[in-house]
Amino acid sequence: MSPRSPEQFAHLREERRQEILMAALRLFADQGFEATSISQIARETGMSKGLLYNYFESKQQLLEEMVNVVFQKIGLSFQEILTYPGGQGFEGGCTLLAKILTLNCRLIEQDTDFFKLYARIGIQLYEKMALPRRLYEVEDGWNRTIVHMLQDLGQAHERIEAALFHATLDGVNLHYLFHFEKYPLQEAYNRIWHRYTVGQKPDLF
Amino acid sequence: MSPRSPEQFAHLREERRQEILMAALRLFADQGFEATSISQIARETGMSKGLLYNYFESKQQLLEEMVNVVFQKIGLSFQEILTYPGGQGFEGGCTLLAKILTLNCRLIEQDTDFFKLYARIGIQLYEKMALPRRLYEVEDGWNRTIVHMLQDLGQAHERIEAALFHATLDGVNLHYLFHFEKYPLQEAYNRIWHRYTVGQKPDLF
Amino acid sequence: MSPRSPEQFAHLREERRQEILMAALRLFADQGFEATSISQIARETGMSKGLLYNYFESKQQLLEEMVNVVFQKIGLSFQEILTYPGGQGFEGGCTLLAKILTLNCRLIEQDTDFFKLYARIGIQLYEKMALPRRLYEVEDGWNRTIVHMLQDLGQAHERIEAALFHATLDGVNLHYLFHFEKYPLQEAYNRIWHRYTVGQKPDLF
Amino acid sequence: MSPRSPEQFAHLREERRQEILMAALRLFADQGFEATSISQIARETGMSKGLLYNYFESKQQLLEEMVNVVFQKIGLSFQEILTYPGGQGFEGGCTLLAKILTLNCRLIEQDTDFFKLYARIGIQLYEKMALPRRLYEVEDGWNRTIVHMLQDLGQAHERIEAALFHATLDGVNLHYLFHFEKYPLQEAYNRIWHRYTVGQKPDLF
DNA sequence: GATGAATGAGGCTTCATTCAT
DNA sequence: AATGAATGAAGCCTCATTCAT
Repeated sequence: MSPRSPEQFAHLREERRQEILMAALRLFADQGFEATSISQIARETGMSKGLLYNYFESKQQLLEEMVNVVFQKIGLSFQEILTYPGGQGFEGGCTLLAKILTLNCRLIEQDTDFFKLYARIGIQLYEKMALPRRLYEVEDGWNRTIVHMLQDLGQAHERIEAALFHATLDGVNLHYLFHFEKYPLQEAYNRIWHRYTVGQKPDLF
Repeated sequence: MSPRSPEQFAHLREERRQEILMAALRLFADQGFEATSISQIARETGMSKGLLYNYFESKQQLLEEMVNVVFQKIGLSFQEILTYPGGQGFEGGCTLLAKILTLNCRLIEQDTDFFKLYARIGIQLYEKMALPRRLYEVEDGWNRTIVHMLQDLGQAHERIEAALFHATLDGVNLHYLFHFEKYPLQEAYNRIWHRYTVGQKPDLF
Repeated sequence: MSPRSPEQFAHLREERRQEILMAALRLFADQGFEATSISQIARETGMSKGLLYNYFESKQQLLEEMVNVVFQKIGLSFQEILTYPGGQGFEGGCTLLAKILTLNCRLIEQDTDFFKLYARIGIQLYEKMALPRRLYEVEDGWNRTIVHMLQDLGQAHERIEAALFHATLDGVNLHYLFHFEKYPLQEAYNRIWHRYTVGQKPDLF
Repeated sequence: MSPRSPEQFAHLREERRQEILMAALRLFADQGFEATSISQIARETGMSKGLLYNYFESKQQLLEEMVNVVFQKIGLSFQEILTYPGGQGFEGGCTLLAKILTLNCRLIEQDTDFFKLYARIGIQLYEKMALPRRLYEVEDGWNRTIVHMLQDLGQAHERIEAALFHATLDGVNLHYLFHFEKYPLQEAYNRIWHRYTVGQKPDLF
């Protein structure tokens, strides 16, 4: 009887938004943006099609907000890593490497959909969005960090080795996304760990 | 005016099919399957929409045949590699590794579109098609081959190292597709080469 | 806190209705009925969409009531004019003519939106409503009055001249709505005034 | 069996376009742009909705092309009138006046829908289109021409009288569009004719 | 074989209206 | 009384596919 308070409305709104975002994320990650219809998202969330437009201006906008979330989530998670200053010696390099591997492992196992979407974006999908730039920035951040890390770990040819390290990481992630439980994700990460710590450290997992 | 022989007709037909397939490949690779319209393909090939249906039953079928071509091309190119029997000693391993790297490099530079589409497929795009099985087979073939190669090269932990090698290869390819001319593809391959030949061999490129 | 009396409530209600009507009038006049959304009206009035339906059954009904208001306003304003009995001699004709021109001028300058909507209705817009009849009645009233006036002013061919006078009036109004401040409205009215008073009277404006 | 020649196709296309334009003109003129749906136009022409988009890019575009046609048609018809140089003496003025009235009469009787749409445009509808400018130009042309004509006819106050003349013309047209067969269009034009020729000429109609 | 007009299903989006609170 | 979330019909538009020629 008494109308809802603005706070209640805001709360409801935010919940709904998340609900939609999560459903859309799952669908976009699995089928891709163009292959996912608004009807499908509506069905998935149990809402009417029209209601979606109460929360997002358009399908495109929904994608962009979702990508924002993806980038923010990934950016936040890796912030410490992406701002690694370098010059921390072998131990510092090891610490960073451990962080990279464990975090990566945890995130990709927990937020598989996020990574699937991230991978799709990386494969040049959705160029229309102003995204690739941000993607480039993130990728640059990774490169810088990895170069510093490899220097600290005493690796030679650190620029090209960084490219390989980065490629290996992405490749492992991609294969995991593809093979899923059958993929020896942790073993792979352990192997990388051993490779760069020259076997001086115990397993990570 | 001069009536064409049945062979000439068949030949013309086959040429047209290839033309269509190549145009579709380029478009699918760049924009994806759903974002590419039949009209676009028709425009690209200079034919009418109707004529396309003279060569392919449907858009879906066109995709499937194209994927067939992609797999066949990749299968043919890598046939020798994918049937590597193992047991060829260090020199044999080196030879195989060199083949893998040079072939990969040549193909991805020449047939970028093939690889783009392959990558899209790999990211679980078109699951509706009965493809993933063949993809799995190819991937399995790679794994077997790489395991053998690493054994011949005297590497320990060959199973998991094979996964890493494979991931690195795919990761490098992916990054190349993303960064293109700015990516130090040959340097990366050379580095891999050195890593496994323990520096006993000259550069590949 | 102090409970409002029923009269106060009724008063408030009526005020709200007017507020809505005025907002809708402005929007309908500027954009037309179909191009104006309920949401826009709600936004304009600062109320919620739901509340509008507390005051008007439907968008269509809102339009109809508004048209009623327009007709009522115009009817009231021109009542004296539209009931001119005729037979008042030259001076009576002049008095009426002066009234017509000054009133018209004042109204169109003050209530531009009313006239815009009136013009839209005149152009056969909203035929679905049972309006045109009333429009016809008003127009007939004008014709009768003008015929009487022209007779009193000593004009021959008063029937067809009435049509021309009426047309000129509407044409001037229309052009004013189109050109706005750039239109010499008062000059035009003065000219008409001179035309029918044979220059025996001073300017109106 | 033998495919249609490009000329046949072009011919068919042009016919269809005209068919659509005419149907849309009728509907837009009667109901307005926003109140007319693509479905209605399709029904009216007996085509499928989709086919309309083979001929016009969008509903908006259809309107614009139609308005182009309207302007071109009206522009062509009145070209001689709108370029009247002035300085032709009383007889020249009379000739022009006769042309204006007879042409106007013929066009509005034959192409009522054109004029209805023109009227709607004049009432500030469709401001989104880049049209109003062209409308202004046409209106300016009229004003110049009428001023010249009134000078040649020996009228004083030609600037403001031109405004009145123009208003009368538009007003008469509007009333005709509204009352149709019941409106004494030719009588009205005759009256105007007499007014400016000081009764020295016989009736026009 | 070849063309492009034609169809119709389905996609995205808007909006008048209803409803739970 | 008041809010704005929710619905569903309808509007615009696209596109794979068919068809007459």
